[in-house]
Amino acid sequence: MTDSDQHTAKRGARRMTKQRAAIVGVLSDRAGFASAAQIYDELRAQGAGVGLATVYRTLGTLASEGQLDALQQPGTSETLYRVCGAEHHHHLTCRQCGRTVEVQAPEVERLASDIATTHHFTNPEHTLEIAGTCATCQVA
Amino acid sequence: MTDSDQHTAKRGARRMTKQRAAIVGVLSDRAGFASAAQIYDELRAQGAGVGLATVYRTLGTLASEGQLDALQQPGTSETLYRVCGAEHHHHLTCRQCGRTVEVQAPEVERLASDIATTHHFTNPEHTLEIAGTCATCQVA
DNA sequence: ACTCTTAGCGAGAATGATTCTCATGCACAC
DNA sequence: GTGTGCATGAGAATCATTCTCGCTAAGAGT
Repeated sequence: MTDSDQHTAKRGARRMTKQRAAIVGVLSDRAGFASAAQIYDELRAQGAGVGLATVYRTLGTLASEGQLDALQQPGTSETLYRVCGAEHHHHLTCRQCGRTVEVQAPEVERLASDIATTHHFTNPEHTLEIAGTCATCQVA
Repeated sequence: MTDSDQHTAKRGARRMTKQRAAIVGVLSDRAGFASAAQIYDELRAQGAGVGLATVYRTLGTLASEGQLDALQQPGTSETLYRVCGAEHHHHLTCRQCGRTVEVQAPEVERLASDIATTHHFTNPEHTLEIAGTCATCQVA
């Protein structure tokens, strides 16, 4: 389910609608994470008539396609989304202001894999989230 | 179970009610994780008249006291709880059957700390979740 | 360009988990 | 035994997210 033949319209092909473009646009503009509700509000503010259901639907689709990064801030009940390269990475988030930094940690990849193997688990996937207080918030 | 000396009642102390004991009991019995709803059902089945609100309240309290371990299985919307030593650890979970193994990974501790420091974040905390397919489920 | 098929949309209802309200109850100190 | 106040419980309230279903429009085929 990849790449090369995007034009060769196959059965379940994705259509590029203005709504989808608008959602991606909003996400691209704001560098940080945004919740479905925030995106929805933003779109309304822009005058784009996009339904909430569509926002959720699209966000879900894009996330499963790997074009978005979805994460749940612990303590919150809502899911946050952010545009990101499809590359695997982890997050370092500030507890106070929510600022997020994407970090690569090759060691973790290997480690997670080793742990899985040790316990006879195959096809491992992992998530690492780090929270702390960023430099700016330490001063304040 | 590990009941130490709770008799030293300090101010604002937690009271040991039969409800709380029942909830901890249910959690201790089942080795794995349980959702609030499952615990609630279990308690009803045992004839204990415990309210759902109480289950949530107690679970939340215990989790923040570090007596329980709370985690959200990705893909699910409910939070799962499990008794655990207050020691920091990570989870390796089977995607099929949900079986969970607690793992220690000292390297991750250091790594997470390093990453935080590099980005000038202080007081770091982290979570590592690994998912895979366990030996049993690979056969099936 | 015109048409046809169907993925995608929108509004609101539905769902599911968790939290809140508040009158009553019970654990614990004295 | 008695008093005080945290804990409880039933149900309502909230919140995020998903579903329903008739309608719209993207893109392939002609």
